Amino acid sequence: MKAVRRSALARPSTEVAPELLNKMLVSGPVAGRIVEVEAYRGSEDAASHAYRGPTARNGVMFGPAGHLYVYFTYGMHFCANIVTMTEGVAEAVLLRALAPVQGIDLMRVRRPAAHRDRDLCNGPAKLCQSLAIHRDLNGVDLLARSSTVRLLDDGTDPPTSPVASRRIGINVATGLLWRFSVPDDPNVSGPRSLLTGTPR
DNA sequence: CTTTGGATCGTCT
DNA sequence: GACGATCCAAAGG
Repeated sequence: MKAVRRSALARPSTEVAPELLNKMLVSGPVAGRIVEVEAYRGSEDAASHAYRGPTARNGVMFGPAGHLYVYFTYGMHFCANIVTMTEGVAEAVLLRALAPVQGIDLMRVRRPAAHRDRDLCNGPAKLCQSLAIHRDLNGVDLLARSSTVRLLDDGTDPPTSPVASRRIGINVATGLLWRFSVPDDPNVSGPRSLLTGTPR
């Protein structure tokens, strides 16, 4: 497993996002391969948490690349982002789905509602449950060897032609094709119909 | 397969 | 005081 260079992440999230596909996300004994992401940008993206400037919640997005931005939503769920760009510029890539690779038994214990393996990490809050990512991990450096959650490269290249589609779960700035996924991967979240074409 | 409504509370207006 | 970068079970095709 190679390390991911911070310089590779210190670029616009729309460029970094598709390159994160097929990278490994490791959390202690549990690991998965990234198969679906969404890019969010600060000032120019009305759907971004950072659109209206820094707050107590989104502070990590304004920090250096390679750190984990964890937020709490809907009164019960956590979602995780990888911060991109340089310090002071708030951009991030939301992790939407993983292919379970390691520690699947533990994932199943953490997510009793998952009936099939593909239900373990096929959503932003689901993967946080399976990997035990919660509030306390907000701000963790994914590139530090000492971190419990890490981003690694096992040598698998990103897909040559990633699927680009509309972002899910937002009510503004729809229409941008800033959701990227691995073609035909069964762990990608949401209905298949949202991947084909650009309906609405 | 798709659609619908309820759960539940931190965050920002 | 309103609303989520969501999930799940249930119900309908």
